[in-house]
Amino acid sequence: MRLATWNVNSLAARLPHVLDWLAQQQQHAAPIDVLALQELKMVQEKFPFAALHAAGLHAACFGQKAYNGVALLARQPLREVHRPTPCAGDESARLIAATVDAPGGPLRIVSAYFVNGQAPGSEKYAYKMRWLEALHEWLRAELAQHPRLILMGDLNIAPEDADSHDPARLADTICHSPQEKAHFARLLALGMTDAFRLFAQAAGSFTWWDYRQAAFRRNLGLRIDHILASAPLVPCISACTIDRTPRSWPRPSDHAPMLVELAGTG
DNA sequence: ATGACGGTGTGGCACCGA
Repeated sequence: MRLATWNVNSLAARLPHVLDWLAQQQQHAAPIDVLALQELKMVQEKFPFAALHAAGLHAACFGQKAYNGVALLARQPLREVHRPTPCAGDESARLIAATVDAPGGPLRIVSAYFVNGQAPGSEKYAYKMRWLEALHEWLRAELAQHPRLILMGDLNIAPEDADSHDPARLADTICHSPQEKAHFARLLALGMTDAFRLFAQAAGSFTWWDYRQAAFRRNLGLRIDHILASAPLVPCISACTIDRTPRSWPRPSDHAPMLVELAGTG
């Protein structure tokens, strides 16, 4: 079973890339069973259900005008779809959860778009801290109900030095600050595992590159998209990779998709 | 220090991302 996550930076702009990438995976590797999308930047009324259905995909969307927006695409039906907004007074579309059937039993999947936070000390950063706190409590409860859980998406945190192209210079900037890293660690302390770090990975493995300054060509990136798996699933994880190829296509998203493979009972 | 690129909105630019 193969799962993937991708911040598409507008699904209206990127639907051809999503369909092309899924077709390419199916042809040259194996089908993607579940794809989590972030930054749809569209309301549900504009979500391309028909095009996705024609590609053989079920879909569930939590849309919003202009910003945010998350979705789950799946070969099999999505059950128990929830659109949580755990941060009080904040209705932004950043989380969608659903259950899919898998060989070892039902799998709870969460597509997540964490708050960016702009810069430490800013009002948006304070909002990021509040939102992360609320997410932590929501995930604790979700795990209690769904022990076999994968949370994947754009978490906007580079948890370790190896996840940044310049960790020393950027140490106190957004995605790098100690408080953000502490929040990431608290998610792992709930019993989640960073699937990417289960395996040896090349230095300079990133999921996001700024559009400016030829950052992709120079590999000036960050690993801020993540796939976190609950403990019962960890023995099933057979691979976790980043596919940089769509980042090199014309008019790309600034993020690349990340994939995980579950083997055997997974 | 700033802005650079690319997306959205009801625009003539501003705001946002990370």
